[in-house]
Formats: sequence, C-alpha cells, structure tokens
Amino acid sequence: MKQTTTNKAPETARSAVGRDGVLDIAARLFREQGYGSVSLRKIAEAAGIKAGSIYYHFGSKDEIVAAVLDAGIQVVHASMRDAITALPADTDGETVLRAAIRAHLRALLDVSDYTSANVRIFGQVPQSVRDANLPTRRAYEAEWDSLLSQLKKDGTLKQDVDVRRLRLMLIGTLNATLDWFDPDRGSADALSRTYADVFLNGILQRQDT
Amino acid sequence: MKQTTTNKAPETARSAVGRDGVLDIAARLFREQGYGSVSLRKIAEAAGIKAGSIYYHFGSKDEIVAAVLDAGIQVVHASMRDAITALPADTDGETVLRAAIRAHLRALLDVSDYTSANVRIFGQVPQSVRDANLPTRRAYEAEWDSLLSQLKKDGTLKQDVDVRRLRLMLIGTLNATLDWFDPDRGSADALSRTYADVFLNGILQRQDT
DNA sequence: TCGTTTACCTAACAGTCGTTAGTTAGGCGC
DNA sequence: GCGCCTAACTAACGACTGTTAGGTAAACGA
Repeated sequence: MKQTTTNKAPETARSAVGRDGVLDIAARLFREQGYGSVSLRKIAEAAGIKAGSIYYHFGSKDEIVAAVLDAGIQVVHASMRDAITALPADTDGETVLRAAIRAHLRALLDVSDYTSANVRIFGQVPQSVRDANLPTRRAYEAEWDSLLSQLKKDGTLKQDVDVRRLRLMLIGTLNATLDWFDPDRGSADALSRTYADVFLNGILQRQDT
Repeated sequence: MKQTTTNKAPETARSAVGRDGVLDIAARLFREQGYGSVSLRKIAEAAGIKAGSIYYHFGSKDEIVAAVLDAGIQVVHASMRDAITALPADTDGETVLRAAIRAHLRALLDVSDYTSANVRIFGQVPQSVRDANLPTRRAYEAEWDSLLSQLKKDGTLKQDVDVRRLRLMLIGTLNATLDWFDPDRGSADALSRTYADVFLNGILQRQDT
C-alpha cells in the first residue's frame, strides 16, 4: 500500500507524489482529522499539488475515501491471517487467539494509517461509500468468525459463547483503543496482552487458588 | 434533559419547540448522521423553524453541540451513579459492577439521544468543543475509577489489574456497541449480561470442572 | 391600552465545498 | 525534431455553510 514508485522514481514534475502518494496522505489526514474536516484542498496542499489536479488520479472524493477504506481492511485482514497461518499447525487455541488479537492491534495502532483511518471515519462517510466497503469488511469478519468457531469446536472456548456477538465485542473493543491509545504509555503489544488476559480469563479474583 | 415546559406549555408561535426542543432534535440528528452532515438548516427544518431563528436560543453551532455533549455525559453519569447507590450497602462487588455496566449500556442504547450523540460525534467536533466537554467527562471517568479501585481493594478484582486501563477498555467496549447494536436481535440488558460475563469470567473453557 | 419581552421571520454576507473545462510543460518513442 | 502521454496547472461554477442585521407578531405585566 505504500511502496511508491516501483522502479525508477518518476520525478516528472516538482512534487512526484502520484496516485499512491495522494492516497497515503489522504489516509493520514483522515485518521488525524476525520472525514468532514478533510477537504480535497487540504489533501492537495499536503501533497504539494493543487485541488483540481487530484481529479487526474481520482474521479471524485468518494473514490478516494472508498480506496482508503478498502485498503484499511485489507491491511488488517492480511496482518491477522498471516499471523495465524504462520503458527505451527499444532499451536494451542489460546495462543492462536492471542496472536490474532495482537495482529489486529498492531495494524491498527502501529502499522497502518489506512486501517486507523477506516476505523475512525467509517461512521462519518456517505452511505454509498459505507456500502461499497461492506464486502471487504464481511470477508474480514468471516475470517474471525471462522477462527472463533473453530476455537469453540475444539473446546478452547466455552460452549455457550455466541460467536457473532463475541466477534463484534472483540473487534469493537480493539478498535475503541484508537480513541485513547498513547504509545508513550505502553506499546501496542503490551496492550494486546492485557486485552487477551481480560478476554480469556476475566478480571474476577478466582476462589480456586 | 427532556421535560420541556415545566408549567403551562408556551405554544406562543406555531412550532413551540423552544430551546430544549431544538436541543433534543439536534441530539437526535447528531446521533443519526454525525456532526459534519448536520447543518443548522437541517436542525431548524426538523424543528419547524428557520435557520436564523436558532440564534435566538444559541450563540453558535459550537454552543449547541457543546450543550449536547455535556448533557450526554451527565445523563449516563447520573444513570450509573443512581444504579449503584440504589443497591443495598452490603451488595457484593460483582453485582455492583454488573449494575454499573447495565446502567451505562441502558443510557447509551435505550434512554438517551444525548449520550449516544456524545459517543458518536465526540471525535468529529472541533478541538475547542472537545476541550469544553473534558471536565464533565473526567468527572464520569473518576466515578468509574473510584468504583473499580474499591472493587480491587476489597478483593473482588484481581490485584494486578490496572484501574485506568481497565476503565478505558470497559467504557470503550460498551461505547463501541453503538456501531452495531440492533434492538431486534436482543435487548440492551441481555447484552449487558453477556458483557459482564465475559469481563468477569473470560471466555476460556476452564479446566477445573 | 400600552410597552416590553419572547420567539420567530426574511434576506443577505463572506467563505468553503466538490467539481469541471481548458491549458501547459516535461519526458519518451519514433 | 515531432507527436503523444503524463501530471500537473488556472479559473471558475453552483451549492451549501455558519452567521448577522433588522423586521414582525403574539403574549403578558402594568
């Protein structure tokens, strides 16, 4: 999603940001300021070009924001899938779930302006743009449901958990972190361990010690 | 926060919505559509008046949205405090925490457009408006920290929980519900029980059966 | 009955928005 | 050297924004 200029770096005009560069900048601004406060003129200025020039790369503002949203899910989806497929086949369920949580949180907080922009602005964009992002979202949700269902079947999770509800709760909790996370107070990885501890074992002091 | 017309119902002009009525409508629109897409003209139209007339009741759009944000926290704060002070003094810690979770979720999902509007638009409003809402927020957060600290001290909670982090996680999780909650799929109270079960006991199948 | 207050109205302001049309200049293949 | 492609530019469009100034009509206290 980054990797501008596959070969020789164009440098045609002064700026040389190109389509990918504009998209990177749009994602960063959307993450920082939300959807409504980011105008095409702001994006253009940050990219060192003029507002009208954006229409050489994109057909509309909606097209930009839709591209940002899709890329955001694809990044976190790939991050989560890679994390769990990289584990040995006989890894226990708890470890797999911890890895998935860590991968999601990493993409959200450390790696990708696209993923954080998606979480931040999804609720602010026009309905049509939201709808266009839904298939990509559903694929990611299905990946989680598949993982959680398997963990339920193999006895890692309690048998009375509602997979869909648990997935909504999990992803909602992780995404909410974006509102208050401060890297100076602790890394995303440390936070993911806390999250996993709470979800897996709860916060209640247990009698059976 | 509702209760328009303490005594005789003005009915002066045609609409008779008044300041409180405009605020109610603004809160509803903000909850439904977010901050950026709700103009003063939309609020005015929904209230049956003209845009300029809003300036009789409020000095600016920021003043409206600030009033909505403050009321939103006050409603959920009162809901949560009332719920726990209504319990008998010797109520066990787990029950108190469950009551607090239920009260927050009720205010958010069932009772108040103000609370849901706050959660929805807080991240979208200008910095100055956010700052103005902070003292009210901090008071509510302090109430939670006080509750969680006491539960930790009396041994209800594990001794290694970080109160601040747990509070951020808890409220973040509850608020995230707003993005997907559908009353047709289950009540807010039923959902709050699921939340409490997960947070208190975790989702892991336990060996000690 | 008169003056004041309350709650609205109309009309316009300057600014910003997404978007479009037409133009320009550098680099590459032929 | 000529023509094309790429990536920008300028200038303007209509729509919409928050906001203001000044006017109006109904209700109320004296």
